[in-house]
Amino acid sequence: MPKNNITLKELSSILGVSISTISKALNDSHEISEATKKRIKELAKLHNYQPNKIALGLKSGKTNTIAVVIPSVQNAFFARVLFGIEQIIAESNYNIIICITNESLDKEVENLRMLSNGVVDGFIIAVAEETQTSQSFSHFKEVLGRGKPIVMFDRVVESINCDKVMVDDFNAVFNATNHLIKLGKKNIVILSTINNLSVGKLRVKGYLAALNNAEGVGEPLIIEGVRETIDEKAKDVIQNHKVDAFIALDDFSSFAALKMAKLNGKQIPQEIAIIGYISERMANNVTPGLTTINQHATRLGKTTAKMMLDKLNSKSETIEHTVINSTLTLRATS
Amino acid sequence: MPKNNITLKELSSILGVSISTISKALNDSHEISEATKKRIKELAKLHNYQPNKIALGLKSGKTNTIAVVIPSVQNAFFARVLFGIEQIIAESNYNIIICITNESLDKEVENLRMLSNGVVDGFIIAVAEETQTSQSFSHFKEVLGRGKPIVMFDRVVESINCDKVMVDDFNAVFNATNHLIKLGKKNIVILSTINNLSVGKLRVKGYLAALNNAEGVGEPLIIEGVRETIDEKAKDVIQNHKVDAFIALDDFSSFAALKMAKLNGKQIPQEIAIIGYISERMANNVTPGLTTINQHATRLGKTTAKMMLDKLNSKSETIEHTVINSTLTLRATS
DNA sequence: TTGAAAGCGCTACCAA
DNA sequence: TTGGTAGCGCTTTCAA
Repeated sequence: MPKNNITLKELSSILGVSISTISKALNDSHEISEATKKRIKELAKLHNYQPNKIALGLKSGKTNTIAVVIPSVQNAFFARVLFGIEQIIAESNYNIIICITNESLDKEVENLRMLSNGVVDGFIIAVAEETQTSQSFSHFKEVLGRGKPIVMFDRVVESINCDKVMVDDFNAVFNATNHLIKLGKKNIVILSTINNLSVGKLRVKGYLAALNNAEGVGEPLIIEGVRETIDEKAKDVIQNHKVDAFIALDDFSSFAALKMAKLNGKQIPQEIAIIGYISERMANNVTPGLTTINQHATRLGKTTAKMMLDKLNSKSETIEHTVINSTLTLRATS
Repeated sequence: MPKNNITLKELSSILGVSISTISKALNDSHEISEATKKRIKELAKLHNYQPNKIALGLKSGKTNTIAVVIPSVQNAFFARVLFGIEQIIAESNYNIIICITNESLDKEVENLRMLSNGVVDGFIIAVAEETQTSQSFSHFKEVLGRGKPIVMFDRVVESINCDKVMVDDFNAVFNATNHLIKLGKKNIVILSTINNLSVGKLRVKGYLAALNNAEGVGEPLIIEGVRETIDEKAKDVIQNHKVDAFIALDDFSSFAALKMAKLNGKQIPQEIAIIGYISERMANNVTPGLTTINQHATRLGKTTAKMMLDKLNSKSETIEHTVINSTLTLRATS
């Protein structure tokens, strides 16, 4: 096993032929005789030759690598989107680099800067929370200015002119709310730790619209919290307010609603119904099984990845926007 | 906003100075006068100059990028290890590329081949299930042969001579089993979907050793299944065997044990105690709270990343092996 | 059928 | 203080 990467140059000096001959032979050029090709390929194989990707990248100006920039990978939603992206990209001749921003604007900016100059051919992005709250978007424009395509998914920025794959957050919660109203629920409470995010705001709008359309239901009530406080807030609302249903907008809230309803001895769904946002797998593993709004994360990932590949291959200048419809999966809590 | 990446060459032609002057000025060389530096830096900033990483990589032979190759990101354990790795690497001047093998040997081989020639400086790896079952390890040797360091974590290959960060799987389950025995449990059953993996086998060994040392306990019973069947198998063992405790070796098994014990009306932990492997967060969100074997995934990730940085910086030839001790976190199920 | 040379963007050595 | 040039590993004309 040779210690270091062998290069065309070294191969050429071993065989006493020129570098270009080696290169052509390994690329199966018709210019080279079969005999020479054979000799060269055998030697290359013997020395375990692998072309240097970096040199290829420099030469061609493209690296066949796509960056996937996501806020977190501990979040099951993003993990599943990633799974979908990965499946599509794996079938192509592209690779992916995954960057985790941990919801930090600085890290997002740094990652884009780091990768936009030569390292990747395009970006798939779900923007960080801090980016959305601070409304700081110039790094996206810069990347676009460098000629690198961006496809945003889920957490998108309206003012940036790029391909987008979105979730129909408004409709999803609008429908979920109506579902609860049809079940006779009057006091439906929203539980959320994602009110900073555009998707969180859209979901709340869907809820408000549904209540607005309905007759004889109680006032809207929106409980916001953070990961650490949402359990306590859920408990508080159960104990001190009239509530006969929860719509939980994220997984922390979903667990909080379920846990606190149980701990406070409420019959689910008779006394309190719950609809939440957690993965299908988790929904099946909690008791009682949780009715969920299914975002079809894997499909979303696949769609996003395909859009990126189309962009990269065709260089089409048209901007596409796609919406993936969420669906309600009924289980024991509603 | 310039459409394309501006290069030193273009900068130099705009300013009418040589490329080397530009390069030196931007790198703050003392050879260049302050005045020229200022002019050059201003122009660079105006044009949003970013050095081309690929060219730098070609030149220097290193890319300041580390590949993290893991079987899955839907698995909470790996997601949390990744989180730890990411935290350490983010503080360094390195970047990470994350590759997901989906437990496939082919993808693992392909990823290493893809990246080992010029793209990354080193590899952090948890080997795929298929790699362990097929005992096919030549791709690791090849990478090592190319002079790229490897740090393996959790899923390690004994015969490969590289840095390793391991979990004390044997002791963890040995201790968990003893804990149950002390509680008076006699018929402790193992539930596992990871019997193919080295870590799964080690855990079983720990269980067997503990039972061997104990007096007056029942015969060992090891129930193996896959994700789809483990619920059914758990149910079966509860209904048809004497069992007063489960040790579940993975998260699917943990959920199965908990769910089936509840569905079959068993008092937890009086009739059936359960110790499982799921994330601390999940353990707190299921009811009753699940006693877990905590692998300290984030710490494990940090340790692994530090080891890699040490390797990369010092080029020390010594091989290090570290073990991260698992601990039992007692909750309501034991 | 083979080889020499230029060039991708950058740094570093050596001259001027 | 500046500039010319070689070279990282590769592909691709253009000559031989």
